[in-house]
Amino acid sequence: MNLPEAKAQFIQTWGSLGAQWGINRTMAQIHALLLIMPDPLSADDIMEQLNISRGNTNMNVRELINWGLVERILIPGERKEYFVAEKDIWKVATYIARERKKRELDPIMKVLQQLQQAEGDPKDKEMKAFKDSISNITKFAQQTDKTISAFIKSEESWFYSSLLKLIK
Amino acid sequence: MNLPEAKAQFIQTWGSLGAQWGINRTMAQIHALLLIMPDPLSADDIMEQLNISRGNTNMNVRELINWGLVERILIPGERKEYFVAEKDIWKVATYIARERKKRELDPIMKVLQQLQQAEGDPKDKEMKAFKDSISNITKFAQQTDKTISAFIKSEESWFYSSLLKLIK
DNA sequence: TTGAACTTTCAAAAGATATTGAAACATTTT
DNA sequence: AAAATGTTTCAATATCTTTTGAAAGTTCAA
Repeated sequence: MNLPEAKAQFIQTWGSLGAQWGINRTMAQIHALLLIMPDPLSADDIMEQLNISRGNTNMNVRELINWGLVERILIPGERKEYFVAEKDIWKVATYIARERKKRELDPIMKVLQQLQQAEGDPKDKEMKAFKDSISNITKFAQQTDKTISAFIKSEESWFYSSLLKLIK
Repeated sequence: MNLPEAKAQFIQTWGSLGAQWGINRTMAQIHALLLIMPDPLSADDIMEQLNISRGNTNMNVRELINWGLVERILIPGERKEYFVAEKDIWKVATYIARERKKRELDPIMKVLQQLQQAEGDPKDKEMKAFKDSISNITKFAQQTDKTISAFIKSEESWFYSSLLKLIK
């Protein structure tokens, strides 16, 4: 396998991985491309390499910037904007964790708080089962929240050893 | 909020959470419904409670069974099949982790192995950057793989581990 | 073996999501 | 201030995913 083939395969693999995670395929592909390129790319470079439209490129690059995964770079003497990706994969993982926690875990925890207030006959079997489920899920969510928060704050890879300890 | 309202909201929240994770909304909703119901439900019960078609119900219940999250129950003297969900949320999490690892992490690790073999001029800047990226991502993936494997193998209920922390 | 009860399949339809590309907008150079 | 260069927006379009429901398949009691 030569470099262009390998690049193409990496981009497409990263893309379908993203898709399975509710991240738009193109966004993941642009990220993959920027991850493996040593120098900043312009919007035109990205369009050309991935065969996608200008609008699509613009939209997804902006989203990558929102996530903190990509940075806008201005090269002195050039009109164009260039883009680079954060290359430290550890940081990449913490940024993604931060965004997903914000978008997913935090809202679900809010809902769980509300659901615990549900009123009804405490002798009712369904009611008991419901309260029980919600309370168990809430406890699990809180623990997950703590673990992810620790991960997000972590600057080093001590995380793995401490997570292993938590589980064991 | 009364019980039916709370149930409905839990089901819809769990459903959109699933959707964000590449799990079909209906599959997640059926799972939510079975999670909070103390007794087994039949396909007709599920159809009625979620207002979905028979085909949809069948397809997604089958998938939940594949994931190990739901079990088929036969009640003596009844022709119908009934379904129950695994209620221990820790087990649920490990089952989901197992499936996702199998479907996502394992394949990406295979690809990464291949990409490390990519041939090209080792003096080429792009080549160097590519090899570097792939090698970093591979290391990260291997660490993640170990962590998830430990999690999957852990039989311990979260309840005890959080209890331990309270005591310490 | 038949028919009733139940389950599964799958092609068509609906629904959700992503992409394009041309027009509007913004900025810099001449 | 006009032209050139570059960026953003968004309605229309294309694509991908899910759902439906009727028909086919299966199982089992009589």
